[in-house]
Amino acid sequence: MSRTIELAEARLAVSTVIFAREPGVAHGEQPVHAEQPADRSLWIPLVRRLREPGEGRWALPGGWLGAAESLEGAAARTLEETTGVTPRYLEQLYTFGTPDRSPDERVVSVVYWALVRPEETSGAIEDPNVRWFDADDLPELAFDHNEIVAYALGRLRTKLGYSQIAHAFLEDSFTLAELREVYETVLRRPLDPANFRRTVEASGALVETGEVRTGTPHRPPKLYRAADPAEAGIQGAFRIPIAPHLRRHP
Amino acid sequence: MSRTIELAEARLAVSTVIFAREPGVAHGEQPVHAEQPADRSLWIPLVRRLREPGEGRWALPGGWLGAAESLEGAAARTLEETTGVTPRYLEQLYTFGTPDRSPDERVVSVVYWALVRPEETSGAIEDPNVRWFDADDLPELAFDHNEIVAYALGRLRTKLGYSQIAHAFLEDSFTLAELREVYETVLRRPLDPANFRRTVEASGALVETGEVRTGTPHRPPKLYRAADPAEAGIQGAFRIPIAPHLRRHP
DNA sequence: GTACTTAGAGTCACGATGACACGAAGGAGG
DNA sequence: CCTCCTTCGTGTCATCGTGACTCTAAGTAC
Repeated sequence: MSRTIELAEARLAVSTVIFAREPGVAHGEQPVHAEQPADRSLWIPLVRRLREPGEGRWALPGGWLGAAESLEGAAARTLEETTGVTPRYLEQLYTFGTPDRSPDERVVSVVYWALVRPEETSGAIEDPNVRWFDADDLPELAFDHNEIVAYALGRLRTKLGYSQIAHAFLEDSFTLAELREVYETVLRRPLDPANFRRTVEASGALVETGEVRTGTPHRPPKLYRAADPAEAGIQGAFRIPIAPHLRRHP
Repeated sequence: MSRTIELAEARLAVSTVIFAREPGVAHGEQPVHAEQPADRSLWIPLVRRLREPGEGRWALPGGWLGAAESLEGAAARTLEETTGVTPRYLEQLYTFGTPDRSPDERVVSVVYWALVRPEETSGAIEDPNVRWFDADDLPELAFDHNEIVAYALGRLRTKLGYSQIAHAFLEDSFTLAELREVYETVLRRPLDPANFRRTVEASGALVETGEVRTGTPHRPPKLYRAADPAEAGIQGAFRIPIAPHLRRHP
């Protein structure tokens, strides 16, 4: 029962997969409405590795765990240091610890995933070694980071369907069309505006601000904000199926 | 951007929350059918700590990560060494790394959760320092292990609703009543046998073995086995709501 | 045989949701 | 000012999933 096991001398790293919607074409304070919403895709920032192993390759932002900080604190810190963005949503994703995932020494990586608003990305660090990529069209990354991003993408798409994290992509107040566009971008399928409205309104997850967005060339849409989670309560759950047509009969 | 951070000298531990259904009253090779199915509850094995910190307290089975093994391998090994059971299902749960969760040194714990069949628990280690507890009625455990078990319980209940993990509690072939009893035990609510049958059969997640279970005092039920996941495909998904009455209107 | 229990099929009502129609409310251009 | 265009927002209809319930089938116990 008690063989002698040589203990692992592992270093603890923390990395984060950061998601944002691709910012609109022209960048202004007011959203540009001429754009094609469904064409915007998911973006993630990557940093170029300046040292071996994997020098020159793109990798997830991250760093080593500090002595006095929590795992989540380390994720928030390294994320801010390398990319300059502050996440509105940060959650642990998975811990990767296969013995051979880094060539020289053993590294166990606790990976987080984060959602940021596209506006924040404009204030991000301008650096040739930091670049935003389309999450569905990545180059070959360092280590096992391609697998990690794929896993994070699946989690994002799944969780969007049964939680309120879509708000983390948006400003405090937003229109239903903007919220729907977030779902369309992440789920990569169009949603019926009328049915989307009905589902979301029935959930009680949103409250009207009483204001409308002006300056549009058409009928001014009402603005909403996320309801207080306590206020939304049990009712705050609604489901936007990821791919309903896959459930059809064969 | 680059403050100097003192790196953490953390030890990497792996622990596992093991779930099984409480075995039937009389222990025989053939299941005893006189029992009250809904009365059976979820059991988890805990080990008594023989050293400080937390000496004397009950804790999750676990140990240190070995140099050559994967995280999942370490979970399976330490689980087998301490409790003697071999899991049919093993999945990473969460990584806990708050700086103060262990008093003396910093410990980061990668926690897994496992499902085992009750039959396997009878071949488990007989040891006064290993005891099975009702998952909903635990004593005060060492470290933050109470929180960890609570988190694992939530994950089990959620995941049971949209996946096929219930099979991991059962033999290779089983009746629909046995499968339903697993759901009833985990979700802690009775399910309508007719509706349960309809939902599960429509999902294509099960196939009939062509045999029936004999020796019951009543009509012999058909035996089923889990469909090949590839065979079940997309159709293999069905939902058993955790608590449908919570979704009712206020 | 009769009584009893569980297995398994069938029926009904209601709510959720996809598809779609249509009026409402603004700006653009004449 | 008037017409046309676009999106916003409301409403309707059909279908499907699901909870509640009924009824027959098939065995054992007495």
